[in-house]
Amino acid sequence: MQPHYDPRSIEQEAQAFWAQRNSFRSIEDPAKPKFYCLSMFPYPSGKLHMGHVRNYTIGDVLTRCYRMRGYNVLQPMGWDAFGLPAENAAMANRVPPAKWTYDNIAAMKRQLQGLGFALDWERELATCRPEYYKWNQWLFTRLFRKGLAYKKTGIVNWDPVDQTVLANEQVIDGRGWRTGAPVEKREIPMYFFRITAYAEELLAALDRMDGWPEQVKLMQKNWIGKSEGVRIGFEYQLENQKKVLWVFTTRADTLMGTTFLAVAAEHPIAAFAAKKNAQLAEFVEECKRGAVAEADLAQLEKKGMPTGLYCTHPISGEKLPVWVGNYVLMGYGEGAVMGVPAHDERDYAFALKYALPINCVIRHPAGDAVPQPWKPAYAETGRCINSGKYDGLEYQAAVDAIAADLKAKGLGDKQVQWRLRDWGISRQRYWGCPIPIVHCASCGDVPVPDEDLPVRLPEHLVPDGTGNPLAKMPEFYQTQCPSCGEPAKRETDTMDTFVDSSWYFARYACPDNDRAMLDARANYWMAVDQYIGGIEHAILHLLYSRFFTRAMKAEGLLEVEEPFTNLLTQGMVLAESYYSDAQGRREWINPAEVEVTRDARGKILGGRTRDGREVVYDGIGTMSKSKNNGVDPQAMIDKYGADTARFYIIFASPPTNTLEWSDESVEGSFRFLKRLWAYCVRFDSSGPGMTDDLAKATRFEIHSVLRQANYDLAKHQFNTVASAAMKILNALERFAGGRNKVTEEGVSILLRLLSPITPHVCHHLWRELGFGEDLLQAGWPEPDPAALEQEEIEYVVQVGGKTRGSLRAPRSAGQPALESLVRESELVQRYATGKPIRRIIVVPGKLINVVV
RNA sequence: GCCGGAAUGGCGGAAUCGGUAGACGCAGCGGACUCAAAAUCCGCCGACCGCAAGGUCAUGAGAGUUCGAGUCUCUCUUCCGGCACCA
Repeated sequence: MQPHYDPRSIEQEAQAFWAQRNSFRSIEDPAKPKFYCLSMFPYPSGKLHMGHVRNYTIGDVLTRCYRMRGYNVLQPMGWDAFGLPAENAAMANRVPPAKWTYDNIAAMKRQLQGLGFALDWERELATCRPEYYKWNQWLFTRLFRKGLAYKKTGIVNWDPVDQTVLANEQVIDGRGWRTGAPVEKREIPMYFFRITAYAEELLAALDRMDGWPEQVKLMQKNWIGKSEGVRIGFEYQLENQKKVLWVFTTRADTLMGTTFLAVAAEHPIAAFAAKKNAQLAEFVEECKRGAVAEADLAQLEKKGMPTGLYCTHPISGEKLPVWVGNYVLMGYGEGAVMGVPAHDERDYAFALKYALPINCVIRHPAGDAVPQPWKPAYAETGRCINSGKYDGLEYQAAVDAIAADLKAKGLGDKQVQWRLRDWGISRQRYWGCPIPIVHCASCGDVPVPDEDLPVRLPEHLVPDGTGNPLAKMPEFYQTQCPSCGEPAKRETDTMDTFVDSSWYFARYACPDNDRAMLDARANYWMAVDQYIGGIEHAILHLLYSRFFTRAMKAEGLLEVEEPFTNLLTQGMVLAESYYSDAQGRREWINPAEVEVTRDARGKILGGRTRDGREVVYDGIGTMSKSKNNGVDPQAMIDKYGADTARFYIIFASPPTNTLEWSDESVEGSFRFLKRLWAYCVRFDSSGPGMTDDLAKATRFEIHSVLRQANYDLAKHQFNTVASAAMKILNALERFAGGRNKVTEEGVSILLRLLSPITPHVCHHLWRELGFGEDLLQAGWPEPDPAALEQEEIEYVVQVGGKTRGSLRAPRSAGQPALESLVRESELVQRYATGKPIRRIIVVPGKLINVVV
């Protein structure tokens, strides 16, 4: 046996062993219980980042545990290969996105292989390959024919200089990232998936998904946002015609407190009123400038302008002014709201600003008038006041009565409203899956027939930032109508990359099938038993995948309707970021280049670069290209090996926590593996024998730690499993007695327990010490109940709730025996002198509290 | 702004059902080995008071429930994630 731990050689050797045996190839086998373990596939950016290493190590730990427990495990890998970064790289380097992407895939695949993950590479897929995206297109045409995919207009960010649509990410402080021009909103035709058709189902199923974190289910529930309320009509006259302005509210009980109405800038009433009012037209235009991201809109200063139109209150008949308000969203409800300033915070701020009346109609403890400033209590429900016939009614009774009266007048009824909007999938970009539609002057939008799929994306183009190159390429868009044969124009928009990632998990079951999207193998492997990925995907990706799985089930492609039985959301990997301020432009400096200065408490003040420039500390955050704070895991792997990298990342923090990168602690992980190696080197040489008592104590300690480790493993707290391995090694070293029955059992437990985390070194030592041919076949270690038996138990003794010491008692001692033991004990004599004992609380096996 | 989460020594974290706060590591300090350094090994390591025995305080802040609170309840602060065209 080599005297020193040399990760490079043993890792290569172990990987060659697994490759030669095809250890990780998965074959459908109905006789064995299956376990489909999936980590979110990476975007091929070129290099693995720390988040990837974390994600795939967590998945690999689970995969290897289940494999050793006898499950038929599938752990595949692929590439989420379409997307914006490839186009950005193309512009920067004048390389086609395809070439850049394929090169990146090759580089990252080598990195993944070097980490020794138990992956079935025969099932590898890439979403940019026609064999894959053909089925995106095929399913799209199916959904299109069913009406689950349809066309309508949508609002996008428009860069007026580059004449191009921008992603939200490309809008910085309301300006285009390349041109700096103020961004405008623009309405264009787009395709949508009717995810709202599944809103009720997607919501209801959450209650049955026990394997998902409550946190994620709650986020999805709020995102879907079912609210039950009332749709209310306010009549108005327009060019001598009677019209109705509809609003939706969940607080119909406050209807009598309505003092104004507000509509979104995109509302038809706003457009109509703006025609005769230049000032209003200017305001409506102002609202339409700027970016589309909801976070930006929500933080705008509340502004409004009257339209000059008045509506009639459906109950009181009062005239109410109609305003345009920039805080009203066209995309939710009716694009119009009733303004009840006394009981809604935003309406209140608006009314205060524009001196609109505030009428209090709900009794609340804070008083019946609404003074400044706003208090959250004003928005609470309560008994109606100042509301005529509704006075005295509680919330539900008031809503019921008002809804009934409105219904009788034809001016409203109860309604369910969803926050969830249909999923717009059109992207005016090149590097994505072409939408399989042909626009024909006489036949309209015609889906491409199956025999003409896939619509291939040309792979040689280089975008220049001024719109989609496909739209400038007649060879691509000139075609014939599949229906009438006349010349027609092919759609040049591509699909949102979320479409690609909404079904890839099922395709891993049958990536080689060129005749069908999915086959029977998908029903064997689906659903994914354990899905692992970043918490940042908690809503969009996971919700879209749930929708797609239902849509695929409806097509008869799958038997399951939920794709992921258990979900583990890993925390983000964070790092510090620093910038130097040069003429108002921030230059981001990689933390590896910064010497940090700290205050006396160790808090970071700032730092300087190696060449002496002052840098500003910008706090801690996700590793990102834009802040240049990514730490390359390859440096750690090259220096210490894959096992150290894997051990560090598991040991540093529990999977669901954020992980703050620190390269200092990597050294400690490496030291542990060296210590393990050194112990095994001297393991075979004989030492002094063990007494029975020592053997018993050693076994008790090792099996207790193992029991705890298995418990932690079940709740996916892997960092303490790594600690457990360290504790076992500490115990073995402390009781160093050479190779005997007890230490042999200890080492066998240690290597098996540790092997999912550091598979290479464990594989090597397992064979070297003669435990067997292949550790993967060894089976999972379970604690021996006999080793855990104890005759005496140590009780913690508290007096008046304060810990004062401990007391040994036989395991069999009951409450009365323990009480008399503790009364006589020296501890109680000392701490309870003179005070009468009122009560003695005994927690069996643990603690005795003497209440005085 | 809205939705979700987090906060424990100098640092990462542990504490299973409300029952010894700080397991296991990192950093630091002291020592052994060495001509020396690295590596390795041994010891110490929350704060304050005390020669010591020991005591008091302490889990972001403030209140509450309890024999007993890091854990439960309420209020607040700070940080992180998402907000529909980043993936």
